[in-house]
Amino acid sequence: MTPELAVLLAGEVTAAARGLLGWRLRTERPPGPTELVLAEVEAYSGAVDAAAHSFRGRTDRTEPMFGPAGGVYVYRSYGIHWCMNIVVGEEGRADAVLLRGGRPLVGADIMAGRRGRDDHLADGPGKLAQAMAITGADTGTMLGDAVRLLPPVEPPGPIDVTTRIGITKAVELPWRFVLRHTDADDPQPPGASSVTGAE
DNA sequence: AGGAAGATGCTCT
DNA sequence: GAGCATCTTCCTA
Repeated sequence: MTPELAVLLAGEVTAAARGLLGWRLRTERPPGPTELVLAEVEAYSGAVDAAAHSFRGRTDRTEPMFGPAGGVYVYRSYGIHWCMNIVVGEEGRADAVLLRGGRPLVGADIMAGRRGRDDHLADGPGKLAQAMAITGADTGTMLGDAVRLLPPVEPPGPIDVTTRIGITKAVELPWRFVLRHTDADDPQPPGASSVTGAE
């Protein structure tokens, strides 16, 4: 993990989530390398956020969330899909960033093969994990050779901030961060506030 | 174009 | 036994 990434992941979880937009997630697994630009993320915090899996305390499933920054937490969603998080902040705080969507950059054909279709390759957390060959076998591991984060190729454009998707608790927190104009299939909800990602 | 519902398995009550 | 941090297909306009 580069020093730059370590600093980003050591910070407060919403800042880390926002800062991860534009970074590239890369996996190298059969049949070949795949890489995408993170375009949609959400922050979850074990301490104050009733929507976080870690909110109710340490369990076998959520154990990786309580580990050090740079850890990988993967859970099964609705019995069918895998969803990937990156653990953020100091050990024991149980904060994490859910990777909800990305733009294919390398190996789009491979992603299409894994997805069984050639569109909507990674515009959702379950789709992202499937396209990148992330599974439950990855939970509890650390970012490293198998699953890597690489710095942005170019500075991210405007970032939209909205409430999170698909949850029933703490629905009011504006903890979803989206690169604007990411995907025509991911329209901007009305009333979303916007900030620049240039910082 | 958009809403409804089914698939499917694990976690926690 | 309920409730999910989802995706897809099928249906109606």
